[in-house]
Amino acid sequence: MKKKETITIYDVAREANVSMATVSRVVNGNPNVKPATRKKVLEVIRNLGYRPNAVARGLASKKTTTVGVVIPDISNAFYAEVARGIEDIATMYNYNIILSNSDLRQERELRLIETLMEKQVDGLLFLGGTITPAHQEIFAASSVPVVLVATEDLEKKLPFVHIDQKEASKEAVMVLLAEGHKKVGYISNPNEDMVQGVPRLEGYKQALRETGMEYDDSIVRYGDNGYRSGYQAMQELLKAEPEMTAVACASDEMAVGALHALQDADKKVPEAFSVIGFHNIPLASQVRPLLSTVSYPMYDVGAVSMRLLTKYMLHEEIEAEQVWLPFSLELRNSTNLKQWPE
Amino acid sequence: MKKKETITIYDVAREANVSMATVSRVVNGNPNVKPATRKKVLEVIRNLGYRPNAVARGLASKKTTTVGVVIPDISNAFYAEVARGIEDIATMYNYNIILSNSDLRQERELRLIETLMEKQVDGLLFLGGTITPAHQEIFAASSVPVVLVATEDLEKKLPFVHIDQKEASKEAVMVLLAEGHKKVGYISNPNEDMVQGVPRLEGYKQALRETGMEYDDSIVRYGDNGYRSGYQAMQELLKAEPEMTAVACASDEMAVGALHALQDADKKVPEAFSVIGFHNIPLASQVRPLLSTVSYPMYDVGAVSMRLLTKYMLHEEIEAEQVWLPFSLELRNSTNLKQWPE
DNA sequence: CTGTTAGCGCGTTCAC
DNA sequence: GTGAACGCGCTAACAG
Repeated sequence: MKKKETITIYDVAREANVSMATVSRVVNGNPNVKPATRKKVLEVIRNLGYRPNAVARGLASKKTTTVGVVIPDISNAFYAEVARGIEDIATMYNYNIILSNSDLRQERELRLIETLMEKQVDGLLFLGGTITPAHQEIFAASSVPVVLVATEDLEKKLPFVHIDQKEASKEAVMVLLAEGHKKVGYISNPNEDMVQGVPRLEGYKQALRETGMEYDDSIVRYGDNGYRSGYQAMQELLKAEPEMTAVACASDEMAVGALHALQDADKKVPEAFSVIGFHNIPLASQVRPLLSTVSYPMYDVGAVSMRLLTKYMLHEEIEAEQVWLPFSLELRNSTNLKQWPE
Repeated sequence: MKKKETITIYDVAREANVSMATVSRVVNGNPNVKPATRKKVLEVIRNLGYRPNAVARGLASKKTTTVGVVIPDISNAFYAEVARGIEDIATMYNYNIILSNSDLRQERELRLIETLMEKQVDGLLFLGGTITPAHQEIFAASSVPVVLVATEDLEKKLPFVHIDQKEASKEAVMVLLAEGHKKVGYISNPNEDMVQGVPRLEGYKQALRETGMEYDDSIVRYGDNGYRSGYQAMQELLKAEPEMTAVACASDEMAVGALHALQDADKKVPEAFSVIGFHNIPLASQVRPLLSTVSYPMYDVGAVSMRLLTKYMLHEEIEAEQVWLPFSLELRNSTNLKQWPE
């Protein structure tokens, strides 16, 4: 690779017979420049192939137009879609994104946040994990705005964008109950997951309660959100309760795994067994039968989070520091009910 | 958010009764510091909660430990997995990643590259698109190393990491041919796609040729790599050639779309019809029947690219500027052949 | 409308 | 081992 000598704002100034300040002005679109000199400067810039150094600019202005994004796993369909929403809005507001995977490991999360702060990001988007006191502390010590994406802190102190998971989960289970199933199993997220797992399981319990049914933990299993775990959980559930005729799952991958376990056990879906998932990732509409699921506005959660962050960074007025986005039910072919009964 | 007054290297120096130079040395692990003063400095750093400013450091050292990644679409399963490989290795070498989506639009690609250069990334990873003369030019003018990921420039001038797609495609089609199918359709990538589409289609043609069969473009369709387009293409193919009994697809999504079109047309897969895909994304093993496909080492392509880039950035010795990674055939249940016949 | 002048926070010689 | 001083490239008052 060649070793281009870097040409600076000073070179442009000299060549154009103006001061650095003037060059800086035209580069930054400051209107206080006579059209003639602006034209001249622009020309020199083109000729010299001048390209402003964002690092120097960042040091001088204390703004990097870069935001940090801590994400559990970019290769996960759910997070990838959220990330897309983030990036699109970031681009719209002229920000770039530093993306890093945490795998939900707290120690990594904290280190990443630290690194991003050192890089002087103008703001931070934190996706996924549980917010511990350690997180609180580092966020509080931070001089830049932070928005939680698809998660919340339990005390609801920090800004966040999310859906009401308990309610969403409850409605999904309600669909199954409305179909008249008497034994409805549940395949949960990992049980140490306070943010996703607990509220969704709670929604399941509440649906049962409201329908006058008993919660029975012998027909609940905990998966790791992946396909395989859904498959296995379903096999166990079938063994544990042969009378079962429906299952709600806390992720679409697990739901599809369950679907296949049922097919392998010669249970027809949805004729003999109903299945409902959570998230509505593309997979849900790429299997047969098409999976009924809770439609989680993944892209929007990302987009709205990023937009909220820009408001903080640009000191715009904030109407709501914490936003609950609506979700909906996508009733397809793994359930019988096709419309929500009001 | 609070307005923490930034504490700098100077503050640490004053507080520890040493010079800035010394603080800089301990922060950067320079051995030329007496253990006692090192200890002292470290202590002050902790007390003050000093956090080095990477922007200032970048300006002074002309290194940002950040690399730019231009990617077509992070919400696409294939690219997301490649990105994960990139990020993991980047982390390992202490680099951060600025990620931006190009949607394969050339104008956006060029602008992104420009922006990343301005941000003084230490290196650039370019995924996906076709390398035009405009790309060549901007890369050539760049002062930082560039590695092409999962693509190549036609003149093979730039470093890249990829697989031999023509060969991979040929082998996939060979599987179908070896099963004895006489009419093997093909669902291609968009036909303007020089990097993916053309070589894979070429592989299809070559397989036919080597088997003494005629290429017939009436049984070839062009999709957009998505599920829907695969579904539609398959329907058209069935209409165009009712005798068809097998189809090769240039992406797994399209293959699964085809699979479902076949099921909807009452064609049993693999008994009456064989289907093979390309990439081996998770979806391929989350549908029934399990999809046979070309296993593309997505994660590895990302990881190896990033590793290669670090070699350039760190001025390590480069054994190969262009690396072809091996691929393999993942023969599952959408084809009958379970082993490659040698 | 334009130029001068300070820094921004840190790495890096070069002396001591 | 340690410190003083310069400079990285640019923005931001402030003057004029």
